[in-house]
Amino acid sequence: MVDVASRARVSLKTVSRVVNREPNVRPETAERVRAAIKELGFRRNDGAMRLRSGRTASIGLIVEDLANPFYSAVAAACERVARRQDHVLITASAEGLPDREQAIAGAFLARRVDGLIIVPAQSDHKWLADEVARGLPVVFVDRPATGVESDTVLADNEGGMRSAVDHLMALGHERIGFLGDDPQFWTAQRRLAGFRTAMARHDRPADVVAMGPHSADAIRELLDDWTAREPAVTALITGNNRVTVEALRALRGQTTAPALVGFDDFELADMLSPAISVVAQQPVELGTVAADLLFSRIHGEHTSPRRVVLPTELIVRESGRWHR
Amino acid sequence: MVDVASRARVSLKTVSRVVNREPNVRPETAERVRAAIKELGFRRNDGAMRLRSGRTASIGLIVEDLANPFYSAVAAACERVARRQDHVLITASAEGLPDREQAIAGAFLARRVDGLIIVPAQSDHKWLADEVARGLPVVFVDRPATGVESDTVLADNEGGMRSAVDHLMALGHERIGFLGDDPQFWTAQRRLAGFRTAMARHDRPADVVAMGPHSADAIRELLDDWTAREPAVTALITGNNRVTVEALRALRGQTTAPALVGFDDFELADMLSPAISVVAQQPVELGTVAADLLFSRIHGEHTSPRRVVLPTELIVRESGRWHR
DNA sequence: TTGTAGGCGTTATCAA
DNA sequence: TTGATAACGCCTACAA
Repeated sequence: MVDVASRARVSLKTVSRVVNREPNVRPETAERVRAAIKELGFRRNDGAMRLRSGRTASIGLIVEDLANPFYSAVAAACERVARRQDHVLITASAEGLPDREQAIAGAFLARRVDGLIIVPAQSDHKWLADEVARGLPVVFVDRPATGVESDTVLADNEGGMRSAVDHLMALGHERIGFLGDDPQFWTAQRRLAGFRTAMARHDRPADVVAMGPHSADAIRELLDDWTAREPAVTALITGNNRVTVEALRALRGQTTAPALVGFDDFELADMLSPAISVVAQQPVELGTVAADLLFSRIHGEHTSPRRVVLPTELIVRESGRWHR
Repeated sequence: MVDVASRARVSLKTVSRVVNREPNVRPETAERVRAAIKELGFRRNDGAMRLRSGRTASIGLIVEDLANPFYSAVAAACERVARRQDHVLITASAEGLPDREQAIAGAFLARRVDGLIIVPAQSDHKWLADEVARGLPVVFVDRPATGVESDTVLADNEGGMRSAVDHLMALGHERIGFLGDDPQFWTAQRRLAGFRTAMARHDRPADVVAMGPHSADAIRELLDDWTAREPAVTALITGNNRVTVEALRALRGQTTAPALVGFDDFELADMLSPAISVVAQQPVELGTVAADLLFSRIHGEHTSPRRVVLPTELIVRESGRWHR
């Protein structure tokens, strides 16, 4: 900027005025400055500007894996909101490792991001408590964090499970098996709980349950067992995407197979035979709501921490009535 | 940092020394400083540090749509490399809009990112030429940009097409139709060219071609026509993911359907009936190579611009031999 | 309308 | 071993 100033034979401040479109600059002076800017290819250094103002116009997002469709939808939604707020989004994958998550958060905080959106790894987050107490806006997505109180945006896992169970019951399935993911995941726990509650509402025992991780082979064995029981399991609910796909692989080419409802929608679910009915989460809404919430905090709103639960949507395709 | 300094009763510089693990600090002094840091919850302001050093330890990535599995795989790969290089990744979706791409690039440059990875929208990129000439490291991915000379990482579209054609020919298909995407996309053009070349190598005319955008209905009509010709089209190559899925929808429930090879792999392609054979691109490699290239530039390597072409991989499943 | 001085939080330089 | 001072590039406050 000094270079521009000397080239245009004006002071630093005048250049600053022109760059920021401030009033009180004579047109011909402004023109001279603009010419100098162009000739020198000058571009204001946002970092320096922000050093003064204290705000960086950036927010950080930490997910498990950016390449996962669910998280990338969340990320894209966050970025969209950030862009509309003239902020920039910094992202990283923690890969489920608490240490890495903390390291990434540290790096983001050192850069003075204006806020953080986190899909928290399974672990205590008290290391964030100080920052939150000092006023750092943080929003947790998809699962809550322990050790800190802060805004949290979740999907309605219980409600989703209920819709799945209700759907299968309505189709006449009396005994439903639940294939959940590793209970170390908060969502896996909630969905299992949701399954149990929903079954209880139908006065049915939730006694056919297996929590992951699962391989296709293991699932096949399980299903052989479950479908041979008396009364037989005629329908299956899978606790997430990964499990659904594994189950699909297990079922492939089998002569007998239960009806199926999967938790979490996935691309081409409608193109499989049978088309898979699912409880759809809304990753875009999750990301959008989380980012909106974050920005409301960034803009100074400080009511007590909120917990937003977004509805899921049962998408009925064919696999609910499928049973051979 | 001043606060820490006064609390530890040392000078600013001494705190800086401790923070940066510089030598020549008496252990007990360092200890006092560390205590003060802890008590005050001090954390170095990277922005200020970077203002001095001039480098921001950040790179920018601009893709069409972060939520698209292909780009999110690229993004995740870039982030991984960036993290290993102690850099941070800033991302945004340009949504195919040249204006937006330019605006985003501008914002990133104002933040003084150390380099840029861009999936260029269809348009001239001469607006980047000055920055590149001034030494800004830029890598284009997936498609080249016109108007600037800079490193570019591409998939082998022609080679991929050839493998698809060869495969179908080997299975006895004599007449192959090509369903490409909108030729405004560079990749759509290259793949069409690849198709033509490959067909020519088999002394077959590449005379059954339709470029998109396509709806499922339109595809159905096309196929009715193509399969009714003499000799009939018995196999179909789709030019990308989107087209493949649209074609699949079009084919759904039809009594007659051609064999199919799709360009670009997609999740669950192996779970469809028939399992879809594809020419797989390698988004993770694309991202990794691009980021590696970028960092080699950031680290000062300046040979002339490189063009890296990554191989594709034909994944044979069932749909090549499928034909009814 | 234009310019000067001071400071944002850090590090480099050089002196003590 | 420690510290004072001047940058880095910008903006705010105030003065001319």
